[in-house]
Amino acid sequence: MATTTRTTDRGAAYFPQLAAERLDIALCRASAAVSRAAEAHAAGEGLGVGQHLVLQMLDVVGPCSQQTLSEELRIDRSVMVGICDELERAGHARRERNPRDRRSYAVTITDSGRARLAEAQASIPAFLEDTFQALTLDERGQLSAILAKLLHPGVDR
Amino acid sequence: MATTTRTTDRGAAYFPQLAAERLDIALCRASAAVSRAAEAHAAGEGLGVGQHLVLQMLDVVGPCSQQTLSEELRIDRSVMVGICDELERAGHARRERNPRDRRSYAVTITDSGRARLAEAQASIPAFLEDTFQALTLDERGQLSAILAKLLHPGVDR
DNA sequence: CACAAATAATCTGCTGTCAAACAGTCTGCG
DNA sequence: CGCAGACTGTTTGACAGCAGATTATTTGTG
Repeated sequence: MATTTRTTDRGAAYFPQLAAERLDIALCRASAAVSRAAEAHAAGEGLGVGQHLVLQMLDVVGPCSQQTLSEELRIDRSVMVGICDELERAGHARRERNPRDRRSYAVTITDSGRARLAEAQASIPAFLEDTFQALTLDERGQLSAILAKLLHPGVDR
Repeated sequence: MATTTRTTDRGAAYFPQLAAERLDIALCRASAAVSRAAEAHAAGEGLGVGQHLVLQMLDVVGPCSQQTLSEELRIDRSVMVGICDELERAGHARRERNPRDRRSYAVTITDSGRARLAEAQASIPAFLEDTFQALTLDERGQLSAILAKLLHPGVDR
């Protein structure tokens, strides 16, 4: 073996074959890579991915219960607790009891939260461009449409 | 609101909008759903996803070190330890020391492992069909190609 | 009103994943 | 040879995600 036998040389390269056969595995591995990139980006920004999503939703649709946030953002209730805790501690959101139903909170974004959100939002396009640079614009559109069908089956008709 | 205000009624439905804007989030959420389905399917088959992948790779490319398995299957080394432990305990694989390099094992599939693999393989097409039934064959091809580009950037030229 | 059932948020325990440290082995260089 | 550095497999600790139990509150029913 005089070849410069590096770990992932080429020659073996079993993974591409697997990814072609197992769409589920390819999807999970790609997602893991993207998720890591997103988390790293978020850490650099100082605002977790979940916190960012919550702030954005609060900004767009107004005060929400944690329940609603959980369901619409597909984040587990028990995880949402921690996210709201941190947002509140940072002063980006407030938990006010809903007077109509005191079981639930009305989570509300603050001015500080809006400012922080604007900051974080500004860096998203570059992040997406960087993460999906391997794809053409057309392919990104295809991917978006396909994922939408996977996520909301039956919405298209 | 006399409407039967179910939790995810429609009307709010913020998630689709988010998924359209944030390709990364859409990818992660879809992957989580698929991953859960795969894990559930594997549990029903009695052979974990990781174990299945390892058996398949051993069958296709022959005995491998855990390191090679880890790299090619994109499974962390420390996770691979447990997978090989279970395969060995079930008699589906053996760990033999590589006499040329006693740091590494040569993990080898057994006849029992080959039989188990054949069984598990048989159920995969139906699982994939079920999981991706929301997509046309054409879309599945597009998705596969797009994921390949995301996973192996720069291979296409 | 009294009480059973449902709901929102929270807490707890379990599982799976990853990073970092560790022990044993090989390789290359003096 | 002798030793520094790299590599393989393993263990440990930290952390996210999820299921189930818990508490406080609301709603419906007699």
